[in-house]
Amino acid sequence: MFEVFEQYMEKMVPGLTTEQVNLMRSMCSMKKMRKRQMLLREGEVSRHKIFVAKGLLRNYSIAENGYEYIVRFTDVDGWTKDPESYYSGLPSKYNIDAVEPSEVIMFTREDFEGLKQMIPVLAAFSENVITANAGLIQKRVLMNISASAEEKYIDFIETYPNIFHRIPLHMVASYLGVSRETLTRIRQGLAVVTK
Amino acid sequence: MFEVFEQYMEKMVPGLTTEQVNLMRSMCSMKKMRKRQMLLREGEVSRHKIFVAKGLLRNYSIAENGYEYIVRFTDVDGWTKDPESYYSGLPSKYNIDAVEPSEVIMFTREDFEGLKQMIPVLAAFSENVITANAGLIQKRVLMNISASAEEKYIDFIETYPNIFHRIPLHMVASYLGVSRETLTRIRQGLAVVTK
DNA sequence: CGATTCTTTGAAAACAGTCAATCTGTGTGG
DNA sequence: CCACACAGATTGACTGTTTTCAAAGAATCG
Repeated sequence: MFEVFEQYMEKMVPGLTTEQVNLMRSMCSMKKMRKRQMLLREGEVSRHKIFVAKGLLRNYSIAENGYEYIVRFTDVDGWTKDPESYYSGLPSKYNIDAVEPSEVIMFTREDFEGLKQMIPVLAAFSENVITANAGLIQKRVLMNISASAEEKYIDFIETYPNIFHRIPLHMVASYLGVSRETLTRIRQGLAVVTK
Repeated sequence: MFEVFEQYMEKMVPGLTTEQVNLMRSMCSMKKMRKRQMLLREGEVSRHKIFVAKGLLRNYSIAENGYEYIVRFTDVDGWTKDPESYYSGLPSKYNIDAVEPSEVIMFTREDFEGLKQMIPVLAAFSENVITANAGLIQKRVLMNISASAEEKYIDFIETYPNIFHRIPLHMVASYLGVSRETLTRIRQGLAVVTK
C-alpha cells in the first residue's frame, strides 16, 4: 500500500530522499477500508491528513431531514480531511466514508507538523496541495452560483471524468445539489442530443 | 499601513520577533486602492499573496453574458489571491478589485517562499490560514447545494455580519447565486416576520 | 440638480423539486 | 436455479420556487 504513496511523493517532490520517505513511513498509519466504511463521523475531531492510495472517498454532511450532501470526492493520489475541524480541533460536522473498497495512509496533525520541520520541502509541497484544492473548490463555487443544473452536470463529468462513472447517479445528484429525478431528466435530454 | 499587518502577525504568530517582522516589511509591497480599483484582471497571473489591512476586496468572475459572479469577499485581516493561477502560474480566470477604499500588503510567491524558509513558524501559520479558508468555503459549498435562497441569505448575514451591510444588495445576490429581484423579495419576507 | 447606481414591483415563463408508482438490475438465501 | 429483497433509476403529474423581462422608484454622488 505504501508504494503508491512513495511513488506519488517521488513524483511530486523531486528532491525527496529515501531516508525522508522512510521517515514518513514510520510516522503514518495505514488502513484498508471496505465499501461504506467510515473514516470520520460527525462529532469526531478530524485529526489526520488522509492520502488515498486506492479507491474513492467522499466527504458529506447529513441534514436534519436525513439527506446526505456530498461536499467532496477524493480519488487516488488525493488528500482529504475536514479542514474546519482539523484546523479548530472542534468536533466535525461532516462524515468521510469509502465509496469503493479503499486504502488510505494517514498522518496526525502533530506528526505531519513534525515531518514538515524535519523535511523542509514537505512544507512547501503541503501548501501547494491545499492551494490546488482551493482552486478546484473555487471553481465549484462558481459553477454552483452561476450555472444551471445541466451545466453543472456537464462540468462535473468534464472535471472528474474518472469519478462520475464509478458512482451511483444519486451521489452525482447529491454532489451537484440537484434531485435524482432532475438529473435523470437532464441525462436523457443530453442523450437525445448525442445520438 | 504596515502597523495593521504587524499587529495581526503578532497576534496570530506569538513567537515572532521584531527582526522577523522587519524582514517581512522589507519584502512586501503596499498599495492604497480607491473603490473599484483592480488588483488582478482576468488574463493576468496571480503572483501575490494579498493581505487586506483596510477596506474590502472581492474576487469575481465575469461570465459571457457580462454578469459578475462573486466567489469571495476578503475583509480586513484576511488573505486573498486566485489559488488556481497562483498555483499553476497560468493566467487567471478571475478578477480582484476593491469594494471599498482599501489598503493591501502583498508578497510575491517567491518572496513568501523565501520568508517561510527564513521564518519557520511562518510556514505553519500560512498553512493554517489556507486551511481555515478551506473550511469556510466547504461550508459555503454545502449551503449552495443544500439550502434555499432564503436559507443561503440568512447564513450569509450570520457568517459575515461585518460584510453584508457594507455592500450593495446586488453583490450579495451575486455572491449567493440568486437574482437581485429574488433577494429583494426574500428580504421583504423576512422583514415582515421581524416586525 | 442631473446622472449613475441601486432597489423594488408585477406578471409571465422557465426551472427544479416533490410525491407516488413503476421499472431495472444485482445479489442472496432457500 | 428460482424467488425474493433491495438498491438504484426512471416516469408522470403536480407544485413551488426562482428567473426573466420591463418598468418605475429610491438613493447617492459629483
